[in-house]
Amino acid sequence: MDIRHFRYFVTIAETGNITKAAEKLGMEQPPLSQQIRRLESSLGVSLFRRQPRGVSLTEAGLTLLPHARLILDLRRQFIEDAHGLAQGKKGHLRIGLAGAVPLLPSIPFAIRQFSTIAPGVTLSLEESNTPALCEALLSYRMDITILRPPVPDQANVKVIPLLDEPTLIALPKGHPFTSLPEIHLSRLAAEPLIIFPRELGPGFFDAILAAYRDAGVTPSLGQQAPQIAGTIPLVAAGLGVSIVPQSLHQLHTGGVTFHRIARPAPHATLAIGIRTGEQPPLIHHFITVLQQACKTHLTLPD
Amino acid sequence: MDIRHFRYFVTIAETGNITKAAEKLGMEQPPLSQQIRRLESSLGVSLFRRQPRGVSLTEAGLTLLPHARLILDLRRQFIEDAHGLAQGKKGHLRIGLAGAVPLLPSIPFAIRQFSTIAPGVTLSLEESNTPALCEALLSYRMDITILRPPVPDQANVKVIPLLDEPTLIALPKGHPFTSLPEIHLSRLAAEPLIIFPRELGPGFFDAILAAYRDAGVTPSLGQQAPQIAGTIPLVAAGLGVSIVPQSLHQLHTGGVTFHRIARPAPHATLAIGIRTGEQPPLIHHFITVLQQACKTHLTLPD
DNA sequence: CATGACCCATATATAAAATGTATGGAGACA
DNA sequence: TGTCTCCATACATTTTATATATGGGTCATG
Repeated sequence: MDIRHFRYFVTIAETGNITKAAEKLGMEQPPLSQQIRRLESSLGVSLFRRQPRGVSLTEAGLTLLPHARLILDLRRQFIEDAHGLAQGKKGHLRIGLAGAVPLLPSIPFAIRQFSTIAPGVTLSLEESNTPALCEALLSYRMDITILRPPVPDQANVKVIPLLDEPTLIALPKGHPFTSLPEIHLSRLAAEPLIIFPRELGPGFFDAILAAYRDAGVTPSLGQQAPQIAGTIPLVAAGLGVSIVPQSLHQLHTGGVTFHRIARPAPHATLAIGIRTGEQPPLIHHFITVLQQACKTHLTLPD
Repeated sequence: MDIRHFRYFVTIAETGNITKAAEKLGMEQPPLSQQIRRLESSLGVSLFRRQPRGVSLTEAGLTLLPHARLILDLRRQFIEDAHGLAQGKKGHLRIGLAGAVPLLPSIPFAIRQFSTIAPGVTLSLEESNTPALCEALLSYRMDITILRPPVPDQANVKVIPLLDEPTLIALPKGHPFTSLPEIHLSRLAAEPLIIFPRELGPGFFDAILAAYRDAGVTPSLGQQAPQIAGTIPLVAAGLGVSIVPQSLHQLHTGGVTFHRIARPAPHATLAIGIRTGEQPPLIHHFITVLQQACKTHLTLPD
């Protein structure tokens, strides 16, 4: 009772003639007769009446025929689905985004574009911190991530640089520097720096501290924010200043002003993270769209 | 891409372990590995990730798994349906009934009983005349018939006697004999006999004429009725008398009275007609129910 | 009524494919 | 580091499907 038997059954039913069916199937008549006979005996029911001028369906055959057609159709669809999956036209992609990444316009743009190009692909998005993203990636709870390098497990996560985003200083409204469009970090030495826990994004964290160091000062660390975007309300509350990716200026939170940073300024580096040694077409496809979007749809400075 | 491959795929997915899946499938591990590998390459997509402690589904595998399960379920159902058909528990039966047969209580009783016993079987009923029934039977438009023997094509239609139904005389209301419970045919010699065309039921037709002959008279043939039950309105209209199967007394047509016939009296013989050399369980089953019903559920004389 | 055409069934031979056996290799765990 | 687990590979074997050759039965045709 194989797929083959279903095909034989349906073809014979359609031609009403074993000899012609065999020809249509690209085989000889005797094996086809034999297979159908075997099928009938295994089912315990006659599907065809052997008549002098051919064969005709029995009542049982007539009843079972649509069922057999259905199974053949489903099999065909299964194979087509598999090919679609193989080519990255169908499937599901679990995307992990590092903190504040959704605020960078290129990212939602790329995602919208991808779902237009590959309508058969469903996407799920999740925002988390870089180390958690890596872990989710390695335990196959995610398929692709946009994270802030470096990553803890260099060996198992392949990191593909995506873009370097400038950063801005966030000052509470009414701060003496509010009128300055560009500020040197050295002038912020006295201000408590609101920053996220280093574990949530060691790369960006270290980049900020390194810029301070290059500017010749050491920041005084103020209150810890629960995440990158979480620094803004704390700044607004007057608890200090913070350094954030440029895209956060979109958050029109009252009580905060954003200012360019004079060199040396940190960058918020974003990269694509995938499992090493694995790059299905679906993922490859998504990466291409992402890179293209970041190239053409550049974030303009304020 | 066989049914087998679907089963392999699903079993491995369920155990997460090729070795254990092979055991479950009653085969060795290497061929199973090989078959899955072959399946994957024919689909052009990886279904499993090979890991040190077993295998796990890829995204594509996860997507395709329910589809594979569905196909396996449908195949199982197909086989079960076939077995049901083989045992006469499922299917469809096209039943042909000779004229006025539905009026014989045993017949609807048997049909109701059968549909209770075999709920998986759908029935279709059609009323026609005996020669037409035989033709429909032989051209596979009917599966079983209840007809009035003899049949034209003795060779290809197997006739199984079912019952002999007594006949009644139908008189128009107000006829001089209305008060007699039993009438001898010789007394009807003068009355025009309303009868159906001989082609529609030669057996019953000849039985009626033979009874007249045995009674020593020759009937004068009156108007022809379009069918057996169709004689009644004509009798009611006063155009003559007629001889009908006993069951027709159920037709409480005003204007007609029914009377027993003194010997010699014709009988309305009914028989089951099926194709010779063919007796699927479904048909056999129905015949059994029919015979049982006719035996126990005898039509009582008026 | 005989002959040829058509179609399905059977028998045997051949080719293909799946399975079994034996073995190797890679990673996990102690 | 050694052992265990589990999958992959190589080769032998068996099963299975298919091809070839042939026979029987029915229908149409001369």
